[in-house]
Amino acid sequence: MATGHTDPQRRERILAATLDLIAEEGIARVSHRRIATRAGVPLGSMTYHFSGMDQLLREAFGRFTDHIVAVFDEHLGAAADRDQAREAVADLVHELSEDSQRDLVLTQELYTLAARQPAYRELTHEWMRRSRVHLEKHFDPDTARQLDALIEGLTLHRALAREPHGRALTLEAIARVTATERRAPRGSGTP
Amino acid sequence: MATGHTDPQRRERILAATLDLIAEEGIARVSHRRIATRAGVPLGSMTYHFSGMDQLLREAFGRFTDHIVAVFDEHLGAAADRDQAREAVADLVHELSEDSQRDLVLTQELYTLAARQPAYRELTHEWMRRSRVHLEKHFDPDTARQLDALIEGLTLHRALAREPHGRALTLEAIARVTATERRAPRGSGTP
DNA sequence: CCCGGAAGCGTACGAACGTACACTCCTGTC
DNA sequence: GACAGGAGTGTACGTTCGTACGCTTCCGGG
Repeated sequence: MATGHTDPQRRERILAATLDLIAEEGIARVSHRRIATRAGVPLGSMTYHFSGMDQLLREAFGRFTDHIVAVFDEHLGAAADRDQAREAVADLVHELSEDSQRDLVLTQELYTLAARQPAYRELTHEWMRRSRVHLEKHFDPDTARQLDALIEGLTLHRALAREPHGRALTLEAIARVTATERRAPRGSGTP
Repeated sequence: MATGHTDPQRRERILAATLDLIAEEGIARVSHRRIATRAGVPLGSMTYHFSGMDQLLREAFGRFTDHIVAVFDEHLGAAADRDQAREAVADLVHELSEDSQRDLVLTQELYTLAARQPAYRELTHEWMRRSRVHLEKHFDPDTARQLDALIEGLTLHRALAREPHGRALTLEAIARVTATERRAPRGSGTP
């Protein structure tokens, strides 16, 4: 066809289709052709807009982390005090492990890439950094770090468990990790 | 060649080569041919020993979970009391997140498959079940479950973090989650 | 000694892949 | 109104893939 001039939506549609396809079929089954078909763009557009599969994947996962970080913002940003923060964290765990199969799968795919290729780790670093910023509004840095890891583990185990644990257990784990009162109250960490 | 009769090592070599290849290059890059080359077996052996890629992958990851469960056994089996169990858990987290890039990568690949295909979840279920059995020797079931999730999160975050946290932080998180003294003493478990 | 059948292999085929590149179409300029 | 050049596309090429299947090799029973 050769529609004539620049169409910035093409690029977005390709990236969205890439994430959809990865979520549904896995990285092993993505190909330029399949993405093109799903996005409704000609094959030639793939190499025109992206230098190769790698760049495409990195950019697609960049969009994804933007989205996930937004989910974190949404949940944790509104919390006014520690208790609200704890509730917000529990909500987050349950939303991520329940509602959205999609986000869970994409998260795993990203971690898999990050575990092997440092280039993808920049995305996960930024994600972790952003989520810790939220948590540090309510907890000391060490606690935030532990809580961040706990969120990860609870989400994953809940999503994969045969009988997912209930909210009470999630909240108890969060309460335990954030029960710093008996410990050093001040400073940047755990003395 | 057609060596004549049954050779049970072939199968094992293929499975081992499959895991090696996945660890090094990712599921996206595995193929019958590549595995065959790496295992030093002819291409025909692939379809002879395994009905298809799916069966091959499932069996290979079965071997992997056997291995990982053995690592858990090794660390947690020897612990005699709660404090030793806490130390053992910390050792486990640090070994998994440090020494073996391979185990980390394979774990992620398995979780990725499990997140999408229930068939692979049986492997992760068994893994979680076995690790909880160990933990429940020292902690009540709820705590064991929380601790199991914490192990997961700490391991992953430590492996992917720009600046991995130290052992002290790992131990503190473990201590916090297992600090059950102040809570309900009864149930199936907390001595 | 021989021969039936199980165990295992080599190869060939069609489908799908990534990529390069000649090409068409539009738009802004004069 | 023509034309330069950038934007976007269609297609063709060489590679790699999974799988099917006819073939070879050897073992054990007769």
